[in-house]
Amino acid sequence: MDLSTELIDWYQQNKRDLPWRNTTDAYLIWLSEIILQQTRVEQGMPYYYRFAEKYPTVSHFAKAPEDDILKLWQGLGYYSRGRNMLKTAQLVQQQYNGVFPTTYQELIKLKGIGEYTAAAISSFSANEPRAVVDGNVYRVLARFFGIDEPINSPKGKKLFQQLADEALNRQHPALHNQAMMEFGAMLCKPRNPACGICPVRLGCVAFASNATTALPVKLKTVKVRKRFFNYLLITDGGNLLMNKRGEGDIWANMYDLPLIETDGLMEPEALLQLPEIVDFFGENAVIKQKTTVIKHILTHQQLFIRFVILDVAPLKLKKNWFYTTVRNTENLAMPKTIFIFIKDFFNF
DNA sequence: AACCCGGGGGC
DNA sequence: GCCCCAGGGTT
Repeated sequence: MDLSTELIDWYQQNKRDLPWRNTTDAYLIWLSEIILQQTRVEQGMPYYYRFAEKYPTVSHFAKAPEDDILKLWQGLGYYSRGRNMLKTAQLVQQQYNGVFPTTYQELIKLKGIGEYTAAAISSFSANEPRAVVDGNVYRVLARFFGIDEPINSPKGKKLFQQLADEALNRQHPALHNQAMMEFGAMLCKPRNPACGICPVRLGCVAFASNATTALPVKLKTVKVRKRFFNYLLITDGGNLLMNKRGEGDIWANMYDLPLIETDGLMEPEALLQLPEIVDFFGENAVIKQKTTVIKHILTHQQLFIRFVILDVAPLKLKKNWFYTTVRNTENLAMPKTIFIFIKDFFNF
């Protein structure tokens, strides 16, 4: 038996009884599909009941004030879904005389309906042979066929849509799509998949190679964190206030200057007003000099560094702060940017 | 192609 | 803290 047949068998024995599975009303299916976008079934369920009761047809929905829709949507997140639904309901009411479309070609034109949702509605309401590709389907296909192409690359998306199309049971599109997703949600889960009771484990490439945890592959956009470092330089000419960095951050256990990290770019004058600064330096700290902001690029972080030369001695020392002679800074392991600044400042 | 949108749950 | 959830729209 092929994958689809096996999964449909599994589905018919193990499926959850979900309200939107007991109808072919395209409007109600649309309602459920929009609610369930990026939303767990358990979270979306009460919203589905409330919407279906208050707006039993698309005509009822189309007449609703946007405030009412958003109020009912409250707590579900991604609120543009609610706004798009109203636009779509109004369009369906006017252009389609209140009859919700069931063909992929018509559905895909509507606000808030993309490839997945168009495939879902058309297959569930009219058995149009369109393969859905959602998070579950990506996972099931990637594991079963052992595909390590990233699911969120353009190439990967195309590949998985092709695989899904090939795997589609064209005699039973609705059943097939439901089965694929339910299987992914209940058994072939992201973590701790129940391979022990999986009906298709013998045909599963990932199971055979013990690679289920590694699939699917997802490109994680190496998101670069922006950080704002305000370094304080405090010296009497011979001695310099330094800081020894701790664990768990860049430059661990190395040395730098007393650091005030802020959430955004902050002018030194404003910096001195921060309660934490006042606590250490009093209210009479004078800015003797300040540098421009230096951009320091690391792999995962962009540091915006500014040095502020203060004409004040701290009232007390923070943990890890200590004085050393300017000469001795040459013996301390420091980030290059810091060391260069100190070297230039003291002209050695 | 990158970014934004959100609350909730699992680990 | 990070990942993921029945994704889609905008730039």
